[in-house]
Amino acid sequence: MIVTGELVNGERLDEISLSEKFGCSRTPLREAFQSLAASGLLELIPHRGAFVRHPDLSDMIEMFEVMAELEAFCGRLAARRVTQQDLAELYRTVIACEDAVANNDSDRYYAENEKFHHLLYKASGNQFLADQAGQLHRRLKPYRRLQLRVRGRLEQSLSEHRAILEALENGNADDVAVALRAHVAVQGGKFNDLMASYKSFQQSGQKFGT
Amino acid sequence: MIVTGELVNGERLDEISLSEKFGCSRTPLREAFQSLAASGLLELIPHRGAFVRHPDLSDMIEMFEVMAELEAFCGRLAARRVTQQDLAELYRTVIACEDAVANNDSDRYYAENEKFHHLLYKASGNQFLADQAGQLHRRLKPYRRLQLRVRGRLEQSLSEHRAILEALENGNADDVAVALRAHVAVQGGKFNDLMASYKSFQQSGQKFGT
DNA sequence: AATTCCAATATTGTATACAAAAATCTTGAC
DNA sequence: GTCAAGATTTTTGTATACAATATTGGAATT
Repeated sequence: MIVTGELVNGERLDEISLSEKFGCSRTPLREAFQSLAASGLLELIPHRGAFVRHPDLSDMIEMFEVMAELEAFCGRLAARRVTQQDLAELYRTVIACEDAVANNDSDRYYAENEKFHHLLYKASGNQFLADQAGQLHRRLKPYRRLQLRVRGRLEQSLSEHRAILEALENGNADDVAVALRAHVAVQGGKFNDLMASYKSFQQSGQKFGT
Repeated sequence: MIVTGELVNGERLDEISLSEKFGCSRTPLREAFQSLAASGLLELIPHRGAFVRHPDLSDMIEMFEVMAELEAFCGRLAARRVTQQDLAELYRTVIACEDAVANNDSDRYYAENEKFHHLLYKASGNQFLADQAGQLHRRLKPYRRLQLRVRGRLEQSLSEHRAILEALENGNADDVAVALRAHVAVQGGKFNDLMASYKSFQQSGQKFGT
């Protein structure tokens, strides 16, 4: 089920008008609301309705803080548990990223970057952790997306991927964790990038998909 | 909304008989199913129904692995961000725990232990992290509960709390993290405790509350 | 006797109708 | 003119009826 729309923070979603818009009844809409509320995009207030809840800047910083730690932990576990096949697949995404950078194809880079991270989650050998990391990753998607548009970020990100992969191959858990934390964390100049992407996201219409 | 019942793994929940049991229609039941599925207690298969999904032993080990890391991270952040008031409240729970141990009151210990951990989550200064940690904590509740019944575990747990609090007071992030990881992680003898509590949980009827 | 196809049945998914709660508007008093 | 209380309207929450899909049982064929 998919909900698409231009939504501003705090807006109430009217069940009736939305059901007309989507050509369905209120029942499946309410189920979709619950699903979206569970992933934090909506807030359901009893007898009041469903309200759009954009994370504010401080929420986002908090989420990135946790994301960095989750990925670092994935990396630390993966350093011990990664298989040859995982390494090979990770290597392929790095190659593909190089290609994307060479062609300045940020969409393609984005897709391969996503693959890289999901492979890493899986390589942790902890399915629950991989699920949690994947969920949070998905939730931060729209913000990270815009960050990659920042000039020079593609190259930097790529070289960080290389470093992560190298540390993984060496089986050095601490190196992997440090590299991943730095790769994901919002710090230094990246804070301004995040803030810019946040504002741009706030202004523009946006799409939520489930 | 509350769901209580004796449920075995893999069982399909029949909407009609449950709606009769609770004296409501299928609509609110289905909403409850979604909520339970979101927190991982049920699995909803389209056109098939809602199935009880107990974590198996390996799921649980995975969850405890993540729990340990989340708490360690809470602790690391708290070492920097904890307030005097947080410290005072943490201290109070430790005193209360001492009292509970002295009276061999495992129920009371359990309650104060819970308070200790939630205070720690809050002390991280990261609300998102605190929520995530709290959710996972709640999900692991029934298993941890039985672990505390193991002879000598109360005293050990208490002394670990003391060490954690001391490291927090000293502001030593690494010490806090190490102590918490050890406190939460399933390792060594605790693995057997977990396995025993798991089996006992599997056998007995159990209650899920939301 | 086993297997496959089709029909019957049961169960989930959706629409609509009704009930309850909240929000709004009107009317009256100060 | 402003505020408050009550009535009206709007909107969420729930029940029920209907549609669509999956499962099960039986019959026919190989």
